[in-house]
Amino acid sequence: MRADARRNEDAVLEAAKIVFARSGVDAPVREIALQAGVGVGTLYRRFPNRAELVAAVFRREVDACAAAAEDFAAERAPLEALRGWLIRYMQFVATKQGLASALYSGDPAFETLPTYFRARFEPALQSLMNAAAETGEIGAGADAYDLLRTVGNLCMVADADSPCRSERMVGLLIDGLRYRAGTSSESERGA
Amino acid sequence: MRADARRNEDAVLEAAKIVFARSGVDAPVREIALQAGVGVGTLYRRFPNRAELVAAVFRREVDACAAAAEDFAAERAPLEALRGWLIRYMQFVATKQGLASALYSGDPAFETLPTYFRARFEPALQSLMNAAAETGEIGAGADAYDLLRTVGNLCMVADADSPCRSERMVGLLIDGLRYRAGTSSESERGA
Amino acid sequence: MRADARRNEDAVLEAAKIVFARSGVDAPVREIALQAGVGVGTLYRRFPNRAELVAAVFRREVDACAAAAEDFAAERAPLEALRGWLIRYMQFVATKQGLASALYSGDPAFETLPTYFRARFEPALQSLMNAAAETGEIGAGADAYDLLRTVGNLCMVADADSPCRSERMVGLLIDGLRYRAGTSSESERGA
Amino acid sequence: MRADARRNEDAVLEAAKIVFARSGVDAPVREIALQAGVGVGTLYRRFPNRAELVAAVFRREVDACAAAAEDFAAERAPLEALRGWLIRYMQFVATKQGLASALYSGDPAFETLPTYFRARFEPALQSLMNAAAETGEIGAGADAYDLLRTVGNLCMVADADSPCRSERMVGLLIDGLRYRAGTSSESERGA
DNA sequence: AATGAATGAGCCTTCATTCAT
DNA sequence: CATGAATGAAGGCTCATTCAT
Repeated sequence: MRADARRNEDAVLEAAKIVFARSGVDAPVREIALQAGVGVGTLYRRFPNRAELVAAVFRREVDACAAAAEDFAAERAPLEALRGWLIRYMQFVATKQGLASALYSGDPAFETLPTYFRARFEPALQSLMNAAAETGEIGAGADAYDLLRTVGNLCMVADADSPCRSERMVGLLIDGLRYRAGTSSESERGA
Repeated sequence: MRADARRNEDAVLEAAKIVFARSGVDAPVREIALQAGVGVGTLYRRFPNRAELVAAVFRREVDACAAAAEDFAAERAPLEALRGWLIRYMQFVATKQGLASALYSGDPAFETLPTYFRARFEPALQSLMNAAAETGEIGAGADAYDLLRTVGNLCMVADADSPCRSERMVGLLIDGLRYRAGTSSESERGA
Repeated sequence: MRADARRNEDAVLEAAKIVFARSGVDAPVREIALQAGVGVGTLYRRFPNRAELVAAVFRREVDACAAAAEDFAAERAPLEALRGWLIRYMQFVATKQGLASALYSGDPAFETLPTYFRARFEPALQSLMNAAAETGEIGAGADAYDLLRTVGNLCMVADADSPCRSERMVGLLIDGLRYRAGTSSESERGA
Repeated sequence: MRADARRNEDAVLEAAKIVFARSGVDAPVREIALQAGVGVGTLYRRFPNRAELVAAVFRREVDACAAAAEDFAAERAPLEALRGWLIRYMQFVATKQGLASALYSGDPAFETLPTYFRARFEPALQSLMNAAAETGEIGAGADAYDLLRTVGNLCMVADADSPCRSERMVGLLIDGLRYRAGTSSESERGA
């Protein structure tokens, strides 16, 4: 791929990220092309349909977020690294408003996204959790993917298809309340 | 209001609920009218713009969900009533995908919705929590509205404006993990 | 016709006149019904289509304007009566903006209107002109209908079909200019 | 601007002129696009709203009509050139039926039109009048703009705001009649 | 290869007209 | 008879997508 072509593709992805966040994933293609400083034809050349563009933006942001896990691990103590990254992850999820419905629309461009998501995020989070478990700060039993889904699904989509997950999420929250009934927590109250 | 008019209004609201859930709040008006078995004109007569319709559907579902709290309280033990209703509430929130952005779009039709939401849900949940706190099953300190927001915001909107809330939410989840480190929970594991 | 029916018909005609003046002859039927304080059904009962209503309003206003000629004749000197009524007539024509195109649309409801127009206005104006000609204030040769058309057509419609009439109208104006070249007019200058 | 774009713009303006004359300025956009042989999108691209299109057509016809003044001046004797152009001008005005109300609708697209109108027509007519005044065929005192308004306003709009103008217009007509009372005109009679 | 002009399908909305109440 | 609720055709407008330049 030629240098200018690569530059254009980058510009389009960056523009799409901004526009999707500003106007949603249904934003006019023109707006994205304008933001990227290219013609719509150029955009279509690289991303023949909206789903491909959406998927590409998604992957790019997944990469960025997953990469941040190592930074946190290097710069903070285990529990704080975990907490920090989860917040970073929530920010990632937060920008995905409206993507959830697209994701489950059955478009083939989105088919590989869940796998991609898991392949990147699960090891990143698991590694943070392992570090925290080794110091005894957290229990060892929890599953990284389950936590990703717990936080992520809460934000992205209500899993109408798996009510038992909802129950488990609520179970956790209620456990928090119950345990606080018998403990004087040193963590911040609220929620 | 004439009998047939009332019937049509009901049909439209029911249809809108279904269509919004199926195709999002941006679904074509025609689709809603078709689902309701009325002409588009009828729909426009009652709901001059989409926002009014969306708001009406929202209120209707809030009413239904809030009303369910009493049923749970009557039929279950306090903690189970609380758990049950929170799940019911999550289902309500679950269908609100895509509404969040609309809600904060500044449309005047949505202005009163947050107040309406709180006025209905807060007493309903508080009453369930009080009952559970009286039996000692949960701590007494937690705030009903905060819990509503915790669960609801997680699903409905990424609170860009209050990152501290996100942190508190994560704090709760991590507390859950931390406490489980020192306890042998009788509740279901996971999450 | 029952008294209330007559009252309704009057109300509709008066309302239509107001609304046509305010919003043009294409104004929504609803607006007229609202202004008249009746339901649209009532309006349709009396005037099955818009053209009939327009024609009825037209006739009513023709009647009112023609009747004014006698008042002017009774209250003013001949030339001033003529001048006064022509101005009144222009006001009548002035509210007919947009009617012209309707009038020549070929709708059967409008077919009799030109005849009606002439039958009412020509004698009225002729009588005023005769009175002024008898005092020698104006020449005797001019034709009342021609003058009606001159003023009226100028306002209402450009007679694409009779360019010679346009030429004659221009002829008059130019005559006015030419004659003023050789006369010192005591009338107001300008135009 | 690309060659095809310019060609399309021309086609649209020409089509709009025809359709406006045939069906009024409220004619369906589709009809204009069809007449022009372009898609509606093309039309909207150049003229984002109807007013802009109407204004553009208006300017185009003003230009054409003003340009005709020079032709008349070159090919005819002064008085005949004046007469000829006034008739041409009336034809211009004649096609403006229904534009008057639009013109005074307050739409910003029309704001500059009166100025444009005057800047083009006043010098054109003044020059014709000067030539005719120099040969003594017409008086020198009359104002070109006033004459434009007299002829134009008669056709285009009922000057509800300036009844004195109406009176002056009627004054001219009556003057014409009065003067004919004492003169044996060599011009065609009538009107 | 890049551009953006052209296209037209499709959605929103209004409103004339009908007809149940 | 009066009313105004319901209908749906029709027109405005946007924007995804194609393709000439």
